[in-house]
Amino acid sequence: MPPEINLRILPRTVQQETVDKLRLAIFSGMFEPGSRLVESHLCAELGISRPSLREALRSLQAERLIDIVPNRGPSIPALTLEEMTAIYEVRELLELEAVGRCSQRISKDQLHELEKSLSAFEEAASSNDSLARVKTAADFYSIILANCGNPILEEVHRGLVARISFFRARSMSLKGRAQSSLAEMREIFEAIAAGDEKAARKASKKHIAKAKAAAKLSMETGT
Amino acid sequence: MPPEINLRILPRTVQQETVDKLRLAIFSGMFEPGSRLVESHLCAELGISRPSLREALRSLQAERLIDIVPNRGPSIPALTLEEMTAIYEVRELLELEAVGRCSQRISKDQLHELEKSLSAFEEAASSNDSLARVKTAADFYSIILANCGNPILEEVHRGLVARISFFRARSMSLKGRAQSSLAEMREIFEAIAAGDEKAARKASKKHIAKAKAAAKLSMETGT
DNA sequence: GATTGAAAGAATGTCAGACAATTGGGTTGA
DNA sequence: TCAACCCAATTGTCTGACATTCTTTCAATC
Repeated sequence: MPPEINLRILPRTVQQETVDKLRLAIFSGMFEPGSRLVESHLCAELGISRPSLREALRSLQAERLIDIVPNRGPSIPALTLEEMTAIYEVRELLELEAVGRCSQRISKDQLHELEKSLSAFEEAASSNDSLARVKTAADFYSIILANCGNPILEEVHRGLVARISFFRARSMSLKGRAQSSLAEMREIFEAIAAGDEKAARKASKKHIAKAKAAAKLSMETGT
Repeated sequence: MPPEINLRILPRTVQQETVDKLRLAIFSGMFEPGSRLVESHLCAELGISRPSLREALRSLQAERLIDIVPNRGPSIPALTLEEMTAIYEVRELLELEAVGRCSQRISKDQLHELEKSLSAFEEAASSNDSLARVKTAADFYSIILANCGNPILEEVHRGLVARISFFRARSMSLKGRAQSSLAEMREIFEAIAAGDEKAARKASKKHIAKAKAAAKLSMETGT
């Protein structure tokens, strides 16, 4: 069965672009957790009308990337430690499954892509470009999730990771954490390449545990 | 640490109510999968303006309860068998975890609530009110998920189940399926009451497998 | 001095109306 | 029969407006 190719060229709407822009801004830590997003300011900044902006904000609210309190408007959620822990727990559940499946079904071609993305992260980890680190690390996981054979698993995982992007970005800005991540990711890659499901899950579990600890630390120290 | 009680009374906005109404309408199968939702009609029906409606639609889109194709507008997703299967797989992953955790940590009080909801479902299963069946079954799971100790797990699970509500409603309308569900749910309850995590997970797995088969059947036959 | 109360300013929730762009379907013509 | 074309319906987006609700400031009171 050949993969279905969507020939329809979906016109991108202002609303979609707005959502993407805001999401990216949130990911890159442009807004402080807890800070409010004033609609009129965002409208001016993005050059769109308030109705359009509000549509975009509703999308982000449903993704849990922003809070909207009636009569107080949108703001960046300030995750509690409990919430963060809960997210990491579910992420682990999903990610172990995804990595395990991926190890059993990934194609040679995609495996090569995965290797390339690991190299890209390796380079970023040595550089000072912390945004590049976050991006390349995300690519690595994207490929794994895209090859787990379950698009829903992929989608839910992406949604969860998005919600903790703030702390991931912070911890990734520490060179030590990036280097440590690199070793863990390589271990995951090796296990996947060897088709060793058990090892892949184990390596992944270790990676998440460390990432969680790093995020927690960065949360507590506020660095 | 006492549980935080939110004293702030959140005013309900039109937008929230609109989302709730539409969500409920979708759950109860009021719209045929694939059918389009014309904005002007919905506005008239709901008695609200188009901007407000569109905000609500964006929320539902982000929840994956409706599709919105640019320039064609919103419509009810027609799930493919592959998507449904993928959803059930992830649901199983989450639900087994939730049931297992619940069996270890639920309080006597909540256990009693769970028993009550099981009784309510038992009554509904014998009646002809298929909507009541869906509702009471959902209550049963709500209690389990609320007692798994991880609100994110609960949230993600709810989102997934919402997306297959259409087929669940259809299969629940068959009295045979309801009775079978009852037996499976009782088994889950007994395992939880006994604090037997392994048995709880096993019973839950069986239940999901059957529910999935029923949903698949109802999808294929279109009944 | 601290607390309460009131008033002004800012921001949100919602609406009405409008217009260009796109889609889908039916009609015409070859 | 099939292709091109046109039109009604629908969506995407904007402007502008107004009532409601929050926030803050400032004064008055205890």
